[in-house]
Formats: sequence, C-alpha cells, structure tokens
Amino acid sequence: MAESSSSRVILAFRGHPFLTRQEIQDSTGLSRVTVSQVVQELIDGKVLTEADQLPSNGGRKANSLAINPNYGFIGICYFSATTMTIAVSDLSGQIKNKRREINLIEEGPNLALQNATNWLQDALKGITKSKLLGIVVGVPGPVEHQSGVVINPPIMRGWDGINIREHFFQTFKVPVFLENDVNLMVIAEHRLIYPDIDNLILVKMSTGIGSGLIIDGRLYRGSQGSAGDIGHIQLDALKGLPCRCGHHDCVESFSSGWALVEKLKGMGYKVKTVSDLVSLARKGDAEVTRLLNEAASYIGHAIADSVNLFNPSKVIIQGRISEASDRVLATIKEVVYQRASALASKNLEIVGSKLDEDRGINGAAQLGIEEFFFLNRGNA
Amino acid sequence: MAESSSSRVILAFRGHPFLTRQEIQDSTGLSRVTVSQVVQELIDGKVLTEADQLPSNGGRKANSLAINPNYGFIGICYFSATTMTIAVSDLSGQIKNKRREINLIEEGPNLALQNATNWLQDALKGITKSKLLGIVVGVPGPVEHQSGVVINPPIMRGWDGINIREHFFQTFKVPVFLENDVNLMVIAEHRLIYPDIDNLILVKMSTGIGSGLIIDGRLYRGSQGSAGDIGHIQLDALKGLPCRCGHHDCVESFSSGWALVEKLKGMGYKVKTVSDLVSLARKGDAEVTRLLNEAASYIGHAIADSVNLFNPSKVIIQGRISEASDRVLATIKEVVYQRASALASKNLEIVGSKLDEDRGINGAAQLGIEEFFFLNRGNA
DNA sequence: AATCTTATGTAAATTCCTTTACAAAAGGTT
DNA sequence: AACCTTTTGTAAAGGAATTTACATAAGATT
Repeated sequence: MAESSSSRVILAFRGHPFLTRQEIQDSTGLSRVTVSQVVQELIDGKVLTEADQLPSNGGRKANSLAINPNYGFIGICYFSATTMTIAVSDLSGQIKNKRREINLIEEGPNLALQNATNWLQDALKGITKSKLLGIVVGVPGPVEHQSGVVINPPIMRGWDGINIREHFFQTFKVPVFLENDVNLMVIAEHRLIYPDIDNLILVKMSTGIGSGLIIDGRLYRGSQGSAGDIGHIQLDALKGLPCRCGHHDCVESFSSGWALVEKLKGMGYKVKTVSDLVSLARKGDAEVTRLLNEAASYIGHAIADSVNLFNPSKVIIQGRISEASDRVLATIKEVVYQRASALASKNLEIVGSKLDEDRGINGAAQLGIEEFFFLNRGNA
Repeated sequence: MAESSSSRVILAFRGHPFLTRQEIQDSTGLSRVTVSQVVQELIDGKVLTEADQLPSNGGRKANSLAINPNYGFIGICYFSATTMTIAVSDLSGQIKNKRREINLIEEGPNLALQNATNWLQDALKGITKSKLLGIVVGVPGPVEHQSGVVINPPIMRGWDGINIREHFFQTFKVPVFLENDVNLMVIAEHRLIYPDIDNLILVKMSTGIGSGLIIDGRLYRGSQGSAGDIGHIQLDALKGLPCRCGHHDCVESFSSGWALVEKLKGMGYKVKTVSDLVSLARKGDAEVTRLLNEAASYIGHAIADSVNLFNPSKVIIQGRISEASDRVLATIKEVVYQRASALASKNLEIVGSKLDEDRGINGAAQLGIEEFFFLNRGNA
C-alpha cells in the first residue's frame, strides 16, 4: 500500500523500455500533474533516468525516460547439459561479467553448485550488495516452480529433489528463481523479438526435445510445471523404440539428438555426440541428411498436434538439430501446414530463432527483471 | 473512471456469490468505512441485496451480501446439432423460461435465427427492456470471438461467415456474445464445480469430438478461437480413414459418434444415429461395446498428448459416447495414465461430468454474467 | 448479568490524486 | 519575427478514500 502511484509508473515500463511522460499518463491513467511529480521523485531516487530526447512532432521534443539500468542487478546461473554460464544483468537486460565453463550436468550437483556460487560471487564484485535484487537459475530439466526444486529430471542425474533455490539463498540471501531452460528461451523470444504476439510456442530440438509456451503474453507452466512436454508425446503404431523416459515411441526417441546419434552408431558411423552429427550434416552426408529429414517429419507431427490444441500464431523452431540442415525447418513447415487444421494454420507462422546462443541467459535476465523489479519490489 | 470503488466492490463478487462486508474489505483492499458506505449505496440502488445472516463466530453475526439476482438478465440461445434452447438467466445464474425445440443445425441459419429471436422475445416477456444486459449464443462450431462470426464450421452447413452477433443485435440492441458450445461447457464445469482448479480440460465425445481449455482460471480460446481442437489430431500409421474435415486418420474418424455409426453400418448394423448406437451399447451388444472401447483407446492417446502439453490438474470427459458405457471412461484413464509423462499425470484426475444436460446453458449464463455484468457495465 | 468477541456505522482529520488554470520550454511554420 | 504546436512544470481548489476514533449491534462466554 506504500505508494501506489509510483509503483504504477514503474509498472508501466514493463515491456516498454522507453516512455515519455505523456505515454506514462496514457498507460497508467494518472494525471499529468501526478506523473510529473512522481517521475521527478523517481529520478531523484535514481530509479528512472532521463534518456534521449525524441524528434519533434511539430512542437517541443518529448523526453524519453527509462529505468535506471544500474538501480539494481540480477544474478544469473544457467546450466546446459555440458556448460554452466554465470552472468549479471542490469535492469535494461544488458548482460555483463559473463563466464562460461564446461560443466557436465550429469556429474551431479555438488561441485557444480559450489562453483556456481563462487563464480557468481566473483561476477558480482563491484556491485553493492543491496543492489543485487535476485538470482535466476536455469536448468535443463523439469522444475517445481513454487519450491525451487528439480524433479525427476531425465538428464540431470543426481539432481532429483535438490533444492537449488535454497542453495543460492543460503549464500546470497536474495530471492532465487529456478526455471526450466526452454521456458527461459521462450521468454527471451517473446520479450525481445515478438512482444506483441500473445500466443507462441518455442520448440527446442537438441540432445532432447522440449517446448515452452507463451499464453496470453505470459509464460504458461502448467499445474506441475511440466507444460510444453512435447518430447514425450508418443507416436503411434511405430517401432517400439525405447525412450530414455521409460516409455517407448516418444517423439524424442525418433527426432532428438541422442536418438539420432544412437541410430547412426547402429549404422556403423563413428559418432559420439550431437556435435559429431551436426558436423556430418554440414558436410552434406546424404544418410545423415535423410535421417534429419525423417526426424523433422516426426517432430512435425507433434507440433501439428500442439498447434491444433493451442492455436498459437507463431511457432519458433530452435536447437542444434533444427539448425544442422535447412531442410529440417522446411520439412517441419510442410508437415505442420499439411496436418494442422485449416483454422489453426490459417495465420500461423513457423520460423527459426532470431536470437543467438545467449537466449537462455537473456530470458533469465528478463524473468529476473520482471519478477524482482516489477512485481516483488517491497517498498524499495 | 466513474466510481472505481463501487465497481471494485461489485467485481469482488465474481466467483463468490456471497460475501460479508469484511470479506469485501479483504478482497478489495478498501477500508471499512468505504465498504460500509459503498455497500449501502449499492443496496439502495438494488444492485446488491442483503442475504442470510451467517452463524456467529463468537460475536455478532455477519451479514451475507449477494448480487441482486433481478438487477439484470442474460438472454441465452444455445444450438446443439439437433436442438435449439432458449432461456433467460438472472444474475445468480438461475435459469428461467427455458424452451427447447427440435432444430437441425445443418438446415441452415435462416429459419433457425428467425425462430431464435422470436422465442427469445417470448422468453423475455415480463422483463423490463433495460434489464436485459446482453445475450449469449452458443453454437456447435468454431467461432471468431472478436467478430461474432461462425467460421468454417464442419457440421453447421450453411452457417459459414454468418454474423450471428449482428442478427441478435439488430433485434435486441444489447451486447451479444457468440461462443463455441464446448467452451461454454468447460466454463460451466469450472465456475460451478471446480472453481479452484486453475488448469482443466473438458473433452466432449459426441457426434463430433472437441475440447475446451481453462488456463490459469480463464477460458483459453487461442489466436483464431480454435484452441482445444483435439478432434482433428491425427493418429499415425493407421488406416487412412477419411475424416469429414478433409484430412484423414483424425481422432474423430476413429472415436466420434458419426465415425462409429458409419462403422456399424458397414458391419451390417441397422443404425442411423448416435442415439441408436447408444441404445445398442446400453443393451450390452458385445460388438458395440468392443468398438466403444477401441474408440476410448484412440481418444485416450490424444488426451495423453494434451496432458503432456498442458499439464492440467483435471480432465473432464463428457458426451453421449463417453456415457454410453462405463468402460469408456475407464479405458481413457488406463491409456492416459500409461502414456502421459509421469510428472504430468502425477496429480492428474480424470473424471466424468457432474453437470446435467443444461451444462451448456449454465456456461452461457456464467459467461454472460461475467462479461456483461462484471466487465462491461458502463456506469450503470 | 457482566463481559468478551465479532461485525458494523459514522464523524473528523489527513493523504493522495484529480481538475483547473496559468506558465514556460522548445521546436516548427509562415 | 510572429505565431503555431507539442511537451512539461506548478500552484490552487476539490474530491475520494484512508486513518483514527468513538459508538453501537448482537451473539458467545463466564
């Protein structure tokens, strides 16, 4: 109940990095007088900064305002299957002090978490302790969002039930947010590339297969936090292929990196990792290309199902498998447009990702900024 | 901008039919003084009524307040494949003046809409014109929610592009809401039976197959209004069965009423309608029972996919096919629990519907009350 | 009966925001 | 240079909701 009008002004900046005083009036509904006063207070309090002047519309130039990027910072720790990335984001989403190290997630949490906190402390040197607003941790597995615990992760061996939130909280004493990696990626795509698309799906085809959902402009996690689990949809009447999830004939057992590597091994190829596979594809190996095309067709079936159920206006395809060959995206498009219902595919666009490999970190930054700055700022 | 505090008080009654002044304070955040004053004004204006006194908690009894059911009314017109139901709802959701007539939707809109407006005018006799807040129309096909138009309906022959909203608006000059029948059903289930479940799916297995989605407590329509189209998910590597949607091997072509009737015809049975099929099932015809079980298994696959993608905490199965035999629900449960991922099925409940055949009308009433009374009340 | 407890009513002072009105800054147009 | 337009600042008056304080209603507890 502290100061409702100043928090309304701050909230107006969510999704809008730059606003003039007039735009703040329009979006908050506050009067010109109040906006004028509150903005001045927030500038004095270093929460907002006066940014560039905008070109004139026939009269006085408007002054563009922005959240002061240095008002506070978000600590980020992002685990992929094979690496750990530590970084810090300011309130504009700018990433600094990024450090990426090899870390095999399947080697368990002990050393990984130890290193994570140490390196994050390094990355935070020079930042006043009170300016650390919170920490976002991204992991390649299902998380229970409420409790901050990893649950039944298929590839994070040894992490089941580990309370990652608690670990970071012990050291830093700030709010900690644990989130699935694909969810962070779809947040990045939505906030940075497609902020005006209300319903979109991001499908990641890499070692495993997963998807993240933006519904009505917000991340949708589902009741247990497992929404978007497209990888373990089962395709029917097929070969009885065992999947690492315990079922069989999951999409993952046909279209994922690990499944394709296994298949190539069985065919006598000397491949060990997804990277080996990608190299072969880039060299134009005919058999590998054929396999990728087949994989695209299978995941296309699952995406078509997803499109029928969700009716999104955009599907983003991402991941090392989808980027190994141009045919993958093309084949997915063909299959989805052929199989999804006419209505659902009418205004549907299927595209590749426009972000670089830092998309997970960018998503973590966006999530952190929104959660800690826009929603949870007590009465700072 | 009229009177924010009185509309905040009214809004508090959304989803809470009875509230005491204290509870209104808690949910609106308004002060005791303001609530006291505003409630008195609203009682004087006949918007609220003093309901029963509640049992004492050790002191003075609380006075329960409620929206005055007779403050306004919602007109309802609900089309199924074979009937049209006209009714009126008060603001408590109580249905009155219900009239159900045979109407084959495939005979087109002309006579149907003519009758609908006439009968609705009859049903509204005795209600002051200014008390009609709006009209909700339910139809068994996809609708463009924004414009109030039916689009590409598979079973509503002749209705494509018909602006139903405009037709009713011409006669009644009040806001008109067009909504898909399954969406109305899932609204009814959520608001009346499971108000505290945030994510749920209702699957209707009747002549056709469809589903409606409640996400984060609200109806989810998707970008084109076609979300929940579970009936035209394609099952793979199967028999190349043509579906009435133009594709082949859709769930509908295996598990729907019309598909089963066709199949029985092909087997020499003398069945013409889904009702004939249901009669046979109730008589315990072994072959029909076997077919129903098979149908349940197929739709179970699609529901499992849906569960993986949405991670709801409840799935409601409804419709004449699912109610034709107890085995249908049982088989669906088996298939879904076996196929859906462990995490998504962990806290999942699959249940039959607890509402009667008026569920669509009840949903229309709920939708109308929320849209017209809680959201769109200019400054009445 | 006397005394809690809970639920509500009302008057006075205060805070916050709005409306209204007057100004000024800073550019474009003629 | 004179006059637009757009954007922002500020002071004064008014309204709406809050806090504070006092009061009452009505049942439970002892």
